[in-house]
Amino acid sequence: MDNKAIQEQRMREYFIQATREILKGEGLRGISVRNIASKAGYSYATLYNYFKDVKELIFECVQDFQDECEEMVQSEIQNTPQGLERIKAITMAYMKYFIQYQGIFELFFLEGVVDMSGKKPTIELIVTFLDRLCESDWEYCISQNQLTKEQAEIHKAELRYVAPGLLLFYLNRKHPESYNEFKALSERQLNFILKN
Amino acid sequence: MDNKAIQEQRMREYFIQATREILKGEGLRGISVRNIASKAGYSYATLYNYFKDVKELIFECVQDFQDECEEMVQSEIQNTPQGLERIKAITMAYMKYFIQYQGIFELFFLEGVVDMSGKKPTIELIVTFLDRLCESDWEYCISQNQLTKEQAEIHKAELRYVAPGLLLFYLNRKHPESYNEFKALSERQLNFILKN
DNA sequence: TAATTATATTAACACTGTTAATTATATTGT
DNA sequence: ACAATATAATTAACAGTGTTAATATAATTA
Repeated sequence: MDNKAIQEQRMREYFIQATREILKGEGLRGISVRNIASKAGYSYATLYNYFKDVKELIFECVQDFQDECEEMVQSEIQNTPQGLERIKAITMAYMKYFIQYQGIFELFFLEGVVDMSGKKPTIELIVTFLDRLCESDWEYCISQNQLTKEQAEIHKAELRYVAPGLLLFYLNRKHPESYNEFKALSERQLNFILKN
Repeated sequence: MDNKAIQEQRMREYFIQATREILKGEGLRGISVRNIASKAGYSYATLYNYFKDVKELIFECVQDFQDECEEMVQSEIQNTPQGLERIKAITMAYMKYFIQYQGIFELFFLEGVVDMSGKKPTIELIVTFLDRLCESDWEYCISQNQLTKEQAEIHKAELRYVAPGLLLFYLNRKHPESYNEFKALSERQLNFILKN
């Protein structure tokens, strides 16, 4: 009954933890059912007693990685003044996290989902992540009459799509070639978006 | 000698043609070495006499798909006046093409490349594609003093990253849910970018 | 026509995710 | 405490994947 639920959650956690480690290390390409199970200390078939398939398992990691990313963002924007400047800093730190852990970028944005059943909340988590990170600052801008609600909505969306776009080209197509170029390019584009 | 080169190119074309058909139909998920070879009328191992691996083969299709996409774009912007408005129309048609052929979007932007050796020109083709589609219109805007060269560069980049970003969320994360919403959202964002 | 070269094919390897059958463990009733 | 039952973990198997080596077939040359 309750014991069973506790034990089941513990087992799930073993597999999730193993998956997290692989994703942070070798990335999505390093993931395999046998790989995960071995790291968790169980046979590969045991995994299917706790997850319906391997995709359900890896999407379980999203929340944890978002927490970790948010931590990194917070530590990087310590002394940045509220408002547009901080939105820029948050977005830069957000992208920096995914560059550090390319596998997590792949999980968040590239990994395909065939049947969305049950994964909708996780997808929503991913889609709204940057919005949530910047939420208080957008509200600040609106309260200071720097932006109308409608303008803020457009700016918000612009960041939401530009950031993964930039990451997609840099991580997946090596364009631009160096991190410094990427950083300069990103700052240029963010300045453009937030200047209006 | 020369005959040999002709025959070799013919063989390559058989495999490329088969790959194109699969990509347009079932998409990237339908691709497999045995699948391609069967469609081409050869055994799977024969493929390796003409391509070093399957990734080299599928990247050979990029140029053809770009030609096809450009054709579709041209036919959709017939009566659109030169300049910013046409840039918007081109970008919308560009996105429409990838929505029609999701597998080609995956090939262009999502498909991973481990060793870039030899694929650099293809990657460059992909990265600069939208820029090239809009090139004459950007030049028109500059010649009309609507934009400086530097401003045009920023706008160009903005489109370059926003379009795949929008497609990534829509095709890979079903966000927004309907095509009409996607279209409205895209137009909103494109208007924002090109209004400044 | 015979020997040689080039090309295509099959067999095999090491993987992948997933399911069914089997074994081991834990829980229950007596 | 022991036997019967339910639960959970394991191995075996299946149908795939990309790729390479060995083999068979076709074409070319002497």
